[in-house]
Amino acid sequence: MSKRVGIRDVAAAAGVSLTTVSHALSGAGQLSDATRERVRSVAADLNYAPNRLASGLRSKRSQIIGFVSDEISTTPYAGRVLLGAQEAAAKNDWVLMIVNTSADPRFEGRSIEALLQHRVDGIIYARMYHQTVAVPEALVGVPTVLLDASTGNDHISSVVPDEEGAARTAVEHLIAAGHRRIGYLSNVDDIPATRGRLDGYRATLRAHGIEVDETLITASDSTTASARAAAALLLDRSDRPTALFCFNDRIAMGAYQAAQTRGLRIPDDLSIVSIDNFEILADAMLPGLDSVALPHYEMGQWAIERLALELQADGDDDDAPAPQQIRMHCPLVTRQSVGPPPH
Amino acid sequence: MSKRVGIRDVAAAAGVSLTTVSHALSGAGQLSDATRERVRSVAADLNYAPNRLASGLRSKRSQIIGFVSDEISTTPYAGRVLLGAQEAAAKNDWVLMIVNTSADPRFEGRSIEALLQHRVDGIIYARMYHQTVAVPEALVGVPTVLLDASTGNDHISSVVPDEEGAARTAVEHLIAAGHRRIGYLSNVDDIPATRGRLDGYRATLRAHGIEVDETLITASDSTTASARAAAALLLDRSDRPTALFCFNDRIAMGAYQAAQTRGLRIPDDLSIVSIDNFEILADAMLPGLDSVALPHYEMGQWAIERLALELQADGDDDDAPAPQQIRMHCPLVTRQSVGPPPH
DNA sequence: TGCAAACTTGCAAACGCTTGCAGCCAGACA
DNA sequence: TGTCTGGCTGCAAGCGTTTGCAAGTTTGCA
Repeated sequence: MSKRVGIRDVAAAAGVSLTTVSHALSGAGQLSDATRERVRSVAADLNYAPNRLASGLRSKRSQIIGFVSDEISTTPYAGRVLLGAQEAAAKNDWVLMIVNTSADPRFEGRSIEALLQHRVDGIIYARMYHQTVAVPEALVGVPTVLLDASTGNDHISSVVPDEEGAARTAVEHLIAAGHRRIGYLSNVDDIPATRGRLDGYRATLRAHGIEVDETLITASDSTTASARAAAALLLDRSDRPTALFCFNDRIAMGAYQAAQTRGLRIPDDLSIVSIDNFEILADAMLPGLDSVALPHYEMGQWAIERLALELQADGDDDDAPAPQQIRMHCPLVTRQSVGPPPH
Repeated sequence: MSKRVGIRDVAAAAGVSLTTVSHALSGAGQLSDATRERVRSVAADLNYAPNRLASGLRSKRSQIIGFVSDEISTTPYAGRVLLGAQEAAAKNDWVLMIVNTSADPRFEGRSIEALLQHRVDGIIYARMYHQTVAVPEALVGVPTVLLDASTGNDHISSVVPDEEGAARTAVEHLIAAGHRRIGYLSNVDDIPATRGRLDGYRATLRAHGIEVDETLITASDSTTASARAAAALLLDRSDRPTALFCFNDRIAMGAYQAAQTRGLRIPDDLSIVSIDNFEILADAMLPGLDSVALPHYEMGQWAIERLALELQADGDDDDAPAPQQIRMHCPLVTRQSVGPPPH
């Protein structure tokens, strides 16, 4: 491999100074269009690739965004977030440096330390299941946005799914199909999603003049076995619900199995809707599962764009934009698991 | 935030020169244990975090490994690979810089270019479904290892699952349970896995003295609908197989559905085994699916370790280790989908 | 024709670290 | 006592960019 071409080679070839090349390439300074064009084409010809270590060192902008997540390997959630983040990052000429902490504080500390040593320009601190978190101390002073996580306060930007809205969308989908007797298979973890979706479920029923029957609410952990048992409780009643709203797709899968065991056909005898739109599951189920999508891709994208905004203002210091906390809309994806109630 | 502490602050505080601090921290040079210890504790007290942009610039080792993948968002495969890679990387004090190419050559080119600008020390070029690839030209001269992908030649290290072995493991699992009439639901893509698993299926049957009945082999794409249809072909025969070996878990899901529709119980009437061990699916299915695991975590780990080996020798140049291509063993994970054949 | 204003371009000093090489100091040996 | 040797430590020169500032060149206008 021939020696790597540096900015001085470009300068020599174009017959200008280092400064001019730098200006031409970065768009800074005042250059005549002619010069700029010439330098650029020479650089392209020479296949010049700036050394970002050097430019980062000097300019104090590494063009690297750190992405720290607690979980990355059991679901495609992180992948979708990463995809959104990455594509948005590319637009800013940023690249992502990611670490998985496995929710281990010791490891998280070391990982963040590593990112900081690499002088990342900002950090996306992500959780894969909407959680309330405390931002690690090492992160104070570092531009950070929280993803699928929020703190109690409003000192830092964050994006989470609109849990209540998602539940509303799901339940209204059922109501629109004619259902009035709608059971809810909740989950048991103590996370914001649990309460948010439950609240959404109750509020939506009431908003449509349906009295909330608390005995129609049951909970399970996210294993199908547990969900099956929870669904059984509801389906074995003589006054069983005509539709089930499930906390997530895995629980919906348990509900499917419970229905199947009892010879109940979906959606003829029982309609089911859930939240997640875990595509590889929802598509594979028979019939396809109607599910409200958690907007992972969009959250990743938003987080980066938000970071871009805050970093941009960072130079001008004081007029930094106030942190923003947003709840993102969750759209419904319909397949074939919802139909009118049996009469 | 107080001004960032640099190596000179440490030097001043410890009463030694920059050189000594650098040596003490990196373990290079000849230092008395006393000095080394002292410097280290001072550095720790000051909370010194070396600037990797600077050290990378000078030493020409960025401590960053690039990870380029074609697919990252629809399955947890990439996540598992990343986890393995990341944990191995941390041991070498490396960090991962990740790009997703969406299999778009233009975008791939730009992404690799970005990694190169950041002066990554090496690259893991990953595909999420064992494929034959041509290594992008931009990568020549850059230490690279292929993951879940291979070229025709042996110029570059690579790791792929042992497809034939995986098929053998699956089929022998069925044979061990007593099955002799074993159908195969293959896939239709033209990738090494297709041929490898098919060869493994045939070879294993023969090795056990079972004649291969080509009419028991059928194929579908990886949608459950298509798999359902393919399974139906086999299950509707009067001499239907007592067991089904499926190309992957999604196809197995289709097979489950076809069985269900026909009132065939698993594993009593029909045994099913597949390859993937896509846990979130295999665990959720009823009954749990016996599946041969694709060793994603281990492949990620191996790729990094291999890169470490090749980079280490890179200084000594000529005695660089010869590239190594390995096929990784795939272990069987049993659940409840295989039993003895009905008599 | 002369001079300021407006453009262009280049100089040279960092950025924070690593590293080849030289210097220093003890103790050992003659 | 003088000269070596070998173990420790420090000097200073970069690594490849960016950027504050200054210098040089046009252009416009009186």
